[in-house]
Formats: sequence, structure tokens, C-alpha cells
Amino acid sequence: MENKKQALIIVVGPTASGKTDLAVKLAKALETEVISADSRYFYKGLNIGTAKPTKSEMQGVTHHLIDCTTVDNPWSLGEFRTHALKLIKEINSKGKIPILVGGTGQYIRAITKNWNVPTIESDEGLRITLENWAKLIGKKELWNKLKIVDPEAAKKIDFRNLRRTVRALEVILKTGKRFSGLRNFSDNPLNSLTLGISWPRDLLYKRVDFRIDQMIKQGLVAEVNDLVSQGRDELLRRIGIIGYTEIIDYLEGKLTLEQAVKLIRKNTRVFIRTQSNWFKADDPNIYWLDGKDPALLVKALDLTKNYFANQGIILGMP
RNA sequence: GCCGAGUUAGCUCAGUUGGUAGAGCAUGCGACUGAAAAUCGCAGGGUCCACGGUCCGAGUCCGUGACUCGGCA
Repeated sequence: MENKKQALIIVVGPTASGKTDLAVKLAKALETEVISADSRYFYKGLNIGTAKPTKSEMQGVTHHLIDCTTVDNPWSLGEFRTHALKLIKEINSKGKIPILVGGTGQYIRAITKNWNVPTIESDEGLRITLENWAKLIGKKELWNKLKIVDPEAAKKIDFRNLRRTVRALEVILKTGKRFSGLRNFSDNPLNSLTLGISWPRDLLYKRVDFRIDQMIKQGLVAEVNDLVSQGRDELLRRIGIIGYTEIIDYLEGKLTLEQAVKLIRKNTRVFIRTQSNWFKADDPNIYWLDGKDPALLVKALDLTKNYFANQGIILGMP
């Protein structure tokens, strides 16, 4: 690696767009490794419902940051960032450019915008206390408390967004420092190429509906049942994972299976829309590729080789 | 054929004693310095089945027709 900057290939796109497949094929062609930027692939035991790539789908390509923890010990963005940066460095030092692939926009941005993340562990007890306090005095009042101790942070947080108010207060109470003071970011410190996979919405929705039916056939209910019987249902609910909370409701008799599946479809569609806020069609830093294009892989490979060749970096075998 | 109920947004439906229409879902857009598959905000969209009548004014009242769903033959 001649270039002193760390180099990285990034693959983004909404759920069910074919990121995993493209990343594996790119990795094989370029003889490199994959780093997952998917916040739900971290957890052991969440396989079917998260559409985690299987061993055979990985086709022998080394994948990092998959099954690296359990729901009892949720990873934060900070932990992801620390590990991802370390892996990028390691793989670069082997003369390879890793492929960062995932649908968690915030995580991708934390890498490309070099967010500096304070490593403050979450405190579930404190969070619950703050949430209960908000129930008593109201979201707005809790936000007003934040405004007193950290007006800068309050200014950037919608008072209706309780979750962010709670997080800001949590950080302040745990560190004694202002939340707003712990924030900083910089320009992209990496030499990175971002590939995006795009689909017309209606087609993507059809792919998602099909995939959800497949998940049910592959035994999503049994997978969730296992987690529930291990007493993990409350943890799963607090993390909030599409496909799991709905099936828990089914197992608890709050929904029929049909209602649960319908709700999974709905929630996945909403997810696709909010996901698109992180990967926009007019983002000049993303090279968008048509997901339906049979030549997707060839085009992605050409783009990648050309991009790095312009900087004197030759990828793959001649 | 007769009797009843209905026809309003893409879907399911509200709509007061007549004053040119609302909700939920869906759809689209957006925020987000870190719990993010989370949390939250905004918007577009209607020949009110058709035609005629009454009225200053009809989604609303009257008539005729079309279609849908029940019940009876």
C-alpha cells in the first residue's frame, strides 16, 4: 500500500438490495475481506430474521464483525468504530483493501466522517429511571432539564425525541461533562470508494415481501422462540429488531401469525425509507449501480479498479 | 323480480340541522454526534358513482339510472 491514507471500498444500499452478494463477489475477485457495518449482524442467535449471510453465502470469503457479541451485551457505535478501524488498518497492512458493507447508515457515516466517539457504556437502569421520570413530568420537561445543563445539546435535539434527550442526560450524568462538548468529526480520513445498489421502490418492496415469506419458511418463529425461552425477549424488545418484536407478540398471543407477518412487511418498508435518508440518490460520493443490471458485478469491479488505479493502486490479479 | 343497506383519497371508513371534505393505514420527503432495523418530524393526494331537480348554496334533501352486498322469492 503506497498511499499513506487507509483505503476502503464501501458497499451501501437498502435492505434486500443485494449488498451481501455483491460484496462477496467483489471480495473474491479482489482477493480481499469483508467487514460488516450492520448493527444486527453482531448478535449470535439472530440469523434468519436479520438475513445474516450463511457460511455458504460467504463462499469462503473472510467476514468480520458478524456474531461478535450477544444480545446480553449490545455493541454501541463506539465499539463498532474501534473494531472497524482496527480491521481496516490490519487488512490494509496485508496489501488488501477491505470491503465495508452494511445497511446501518449511521455506522458507515461514523467511519467516513470520522466521528469521534466517546466510549461511554450504556446504563440500562439509568435509562429506565430517566424514561420513567419523563412519564411523570413529560418529554418537554425532561428536555427543559437538559436545556439547563447543556443548552447546546438541547438545541440540536427535538424535545419530542425522548430517546435522544435520555441519551444526552445519560452521558452528562455518567461523565460529568457536557454531551455537546464530546462531539466532533472531521473530513473523510480514508481513501474510500462508495458503491450503492439502487432499486425502484416497488420492486424492492416485492423482494422484501418474498424474503419475509422465506424467513417464515426457514423457521423464524422457532428462532425467536429459542431466544424467548432463554429469557431474551425483553432485551430484544429494548434493542428493537424488525422481525423479532413482531414474532414475540405472536408467541405471546397478542397477534396472529398473519398479523405479525403483515406488520413485519410494513415495518421493513418504513425501515427502507428511513434507511434512504443516509444513502441519497444525489449524494456525489456514492456511485450508484442498478440492482437489476445483470452486469452489476462487472461494472462494480471496473469502477473499483479504475478508481484505485488512478491513484496508482493496482487491485486483484492482472 | 321484490325489500333493505351501500357507492367519499391507493385501501378501510368518518362526515352534525345543507355552507365547495376528514381520520387511520398506504405512499413520498426529512431530522438524527452515536440505543440507529432505534427515536422523531413534515407533506402530497378527492369530478364525494352518473345524470337531472329543489335551493343563494347539495357529499348531505328529492327523482331516475348504474354498480356492490345482504334477505326474500
